[in-house]
Amino acid sequence: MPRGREKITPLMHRVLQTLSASRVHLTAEEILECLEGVGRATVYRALDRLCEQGLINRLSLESGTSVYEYVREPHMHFVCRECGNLYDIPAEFASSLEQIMTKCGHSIVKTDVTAYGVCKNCRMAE
Amino acid sequence: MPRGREKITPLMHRVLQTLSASRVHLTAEEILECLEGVGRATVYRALDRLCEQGLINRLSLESGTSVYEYVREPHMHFVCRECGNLYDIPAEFASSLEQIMTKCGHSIVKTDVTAYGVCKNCRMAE
DNA sequence: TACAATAATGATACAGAGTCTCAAAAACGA
DNA sequence: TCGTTTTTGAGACTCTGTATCATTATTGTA
Repeated sequence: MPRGREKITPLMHRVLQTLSASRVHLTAEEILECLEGVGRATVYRALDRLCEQGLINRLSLESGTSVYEYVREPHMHFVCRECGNLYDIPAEFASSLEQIMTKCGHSIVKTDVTAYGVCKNCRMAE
Repeated sequence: MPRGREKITPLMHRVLQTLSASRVHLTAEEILECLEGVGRATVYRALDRLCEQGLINRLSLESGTSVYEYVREPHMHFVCRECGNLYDIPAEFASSLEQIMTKCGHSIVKTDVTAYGVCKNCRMAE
């Protein structure tokens, strides 16, 4: 379990801070904007390494872009197709999911549960 | 529920056939290759419309690319980070997932459960 | 401290996936 | 049949993300 032992460079630290301070999920470009004067490649590198180390999560959305989040408790995601908002939903069965996959013989590193639809607010507004 | 009522153009039909005939998940570019002489934009358009109509599924992977599959029974996915293979895993709790999301007030159109790790074959091979 | 080796960074060119535009072709309807 | 609408294909374009490489910072060691 390679987790948290690896080195964290100054820039990785800044990225981590940006993400942990943000209440929302950020794209790589948004993080790039937050960190003025920092090279694009450097940000992408930092994001990759932080993902590897399990400190942040990359979420690949339907839209084709990825968003990043600071890792807190395990949870699921809901993406509203109307307003584009991304909601965190408390995880209730992360463990049973893992059991099922393990039963199939695979060993899981990460699970990603995302639902798409119309959120409460958008339904109200219609 | 806008499902299956909409028109299917000749090209959408060919894309649908390609996908239903394939045992594996195909990228847009792979489908493009299967259908020689067909324009790139046309294939992407057909894939979008088939997704909207719920006849096929788009899966947005960690790698940044999307793959498409013909819609059969609900199931989950497992992606091996070693060999890149994508496995279908029988769904066991699609309904309870939907219940949880609904409890949050959102209405779900599609759910996407994908796990990443190392598959059985790759673990054996090590 | 000084010096060499290693790692991190930034600029920029590049690649791949997907989108946009628009004119030509096909299908449709009266 | 003739005009309208839809579908299609070509190609330019955009947007994310990657690769390269020279510069700068960090680290270890004598």
